[in-house]
Amino acid sequence: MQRRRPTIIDVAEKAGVSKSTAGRALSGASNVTDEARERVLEAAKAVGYERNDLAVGMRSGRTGLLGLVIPDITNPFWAEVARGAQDRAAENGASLLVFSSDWNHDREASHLRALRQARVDGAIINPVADNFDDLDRFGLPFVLIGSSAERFPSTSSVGSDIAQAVRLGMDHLVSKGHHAPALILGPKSRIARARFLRTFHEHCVERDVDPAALPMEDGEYTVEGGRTAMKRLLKRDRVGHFAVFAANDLMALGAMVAVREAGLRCPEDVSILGFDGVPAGAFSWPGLTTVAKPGREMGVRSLDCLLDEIAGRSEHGRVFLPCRLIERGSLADLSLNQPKRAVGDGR
Amino acid sequence: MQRRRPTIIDVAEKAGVSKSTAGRALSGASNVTDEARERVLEAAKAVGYERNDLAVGMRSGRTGLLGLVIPDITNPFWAEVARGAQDRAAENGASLLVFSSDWNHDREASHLRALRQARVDGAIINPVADNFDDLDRFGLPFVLIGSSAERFPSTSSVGSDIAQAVRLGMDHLVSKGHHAPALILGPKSRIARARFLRTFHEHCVERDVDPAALPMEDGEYTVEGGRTAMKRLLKRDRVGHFAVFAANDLMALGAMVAVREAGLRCPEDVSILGFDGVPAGAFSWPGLTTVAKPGREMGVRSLDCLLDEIAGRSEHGRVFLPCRLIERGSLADLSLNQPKRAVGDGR
DNA sequence: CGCTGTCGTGGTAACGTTCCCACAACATCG
DNA sequence: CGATGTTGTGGGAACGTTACCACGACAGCG
Repeated sequence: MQRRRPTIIDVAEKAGVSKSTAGRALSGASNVTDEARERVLEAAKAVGYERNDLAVGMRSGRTGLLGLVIPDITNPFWAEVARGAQDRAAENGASLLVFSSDWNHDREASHLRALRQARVDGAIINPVADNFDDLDRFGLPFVLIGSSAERFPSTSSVGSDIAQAVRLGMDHLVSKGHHAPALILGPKSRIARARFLRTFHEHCVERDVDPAALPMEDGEYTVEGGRTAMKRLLKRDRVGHFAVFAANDLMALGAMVAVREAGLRCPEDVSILGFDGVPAGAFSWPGLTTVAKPGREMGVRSLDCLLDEIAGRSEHGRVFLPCRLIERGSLADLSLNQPKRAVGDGR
Repeated sequence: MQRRRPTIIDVAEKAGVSKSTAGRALSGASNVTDEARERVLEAAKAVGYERNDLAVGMRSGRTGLLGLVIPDITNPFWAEVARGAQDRAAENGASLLVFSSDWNHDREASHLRALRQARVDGAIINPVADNFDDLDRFGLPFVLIGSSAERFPSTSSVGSDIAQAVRLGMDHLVSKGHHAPALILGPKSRIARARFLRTFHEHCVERDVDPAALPMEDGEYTVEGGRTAMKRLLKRDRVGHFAVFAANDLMALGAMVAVREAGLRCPEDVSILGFDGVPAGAFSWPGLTTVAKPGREMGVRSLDCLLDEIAGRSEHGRVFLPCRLIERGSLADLSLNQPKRAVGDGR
């Protein structure tokens, strides 16, 4: 059973050279005769040699191991990120250690410790903390990912371009005749919220709309949070067709439920625009029109950044990737039947 | 910058003992004076010592690294599995290397090689191949996960109990008055299909229903596959209310789309039962009633099995975990208004 | 021809840990 | 009191790889 696994010395013996030569041949160094190289490669194949990354790591300080610490691999967005990072890692001969922090400080700290002990070359992290303490202590190359990166301007990071995304969503709303949408936002504590609001305000001002006059509700970034926020919005006085821009797809889907529960229809009575691009949005009825974050691309880019960081060329700085609009059917097109302001119930 | 990280020798010097004693104290061995142990622990804390898992791995052959090879981390079911495995690994001081194979032989082979080179202690694998060749060559402890485990009866494995799941679904259908449901199945090549059909037949025979008389369609395990299968089903002659049991949630959601496209309503005209328990099923309209596989639990259990396998106590054998029914609203209750058809538009 | 430079090769040290053995100090027992 | 066992400690080897140095062979050059 479980025989001792062949080492470079076994290969060298079989090929009739020293282990130095065998090592050079296997690592593709130049100063080896073609003939010797061939003999070594042949011998390696014959004995089934596979390099021991542990030993390489000991000697060279490079393990080919990278860490990824995200809130929850079960969240579709983060799964996309993980997938992108993992694919890119594989292309570069690296392997990814994946951890879920559940937005929990202690878990995060323990994961970071595990990464250090495993001697990873670096890590991609969506940090839980608002402050820099834990990350400062990390002591290895790392790249931040996600909106929280905004809090650490001096660190290399990859995020989605929230400003561009909000602008994209607003332009789409306007093009469909929704000039004064209501907003469903996340908790005040989240950093992305501020950027979202800032761009929203800019956009309103450019179009001579008073943002303060528009209805706005907060909620948790969940279906239930969106549902209760929408319920509150529907209780307010309103006239005619109603458009809502939700800061998160799950909230948008929750809002859709609330609309249905109120005996209204989407998109005939209420238009809903989401933000994230979760797969579930494709299966709701109507399909959720949304601004999709490039999750996979973010994973890919963050891994590229990390490799640069490890290699010492950290010119990257902060990367913000553009989002794109996915049109499905949760927005009524008021521009067709009404050149004027949005009035009437859309039929 | 990036100072040399403190080793056990640094700790030993600081504590004024030999590295042997330091090592014993840190690993919790018994033959150390309390006083010496305390001095060592103090010194370790002072210099910020963190054990080098690489060196431990070199010396002891145990790395504390485990592999997980699944088709796609982006698939919600597999994400749940990964999460369960990852959490359990963390509880046991191990870290998880996660790989997606995309049902691709070459990718799988390359991932398994990466795992061997990283000297993982073992792996949890959902194998792509029908044959044992690649796994045979793996040469490390492993546990199979998912329905494909059925093909390798001699290997330790964790799967869902498909027979129990089908029975659960059928009982529920019958309780709602659907005595002769149509079936949407996956591709003939997939092993789970056979088990599904076998149990379905048994159930029919027990209830004096001729399974051969029931409509049945195949498709890919995707939304599109379910949609086209449903279209074909709807083209057939049928009378009254129509119930469908889909072998996969994505197909069920696709079927729902097809029903809507045909101008029919779910559940008023067509009842749909899914199988998997993907989150998206909660957001569709109507919500998808489904038989949910215990993804996270499967991840947890497979990791337990793997640890047993590594420790040499492989009494586990094959584990099949029960599924549970999630009732949402895609099934009409015909048992109430017995003789008539399902009516009412749900308002 | 002798000096210098290049090339291929082999030997050895080092990475950080744990395991094994040897040793000293002391207690126990005949 | 000497033989034996127990306990804590320290020294060294080993895990498998790569980096460094040294050596011999040979070509190029004055």
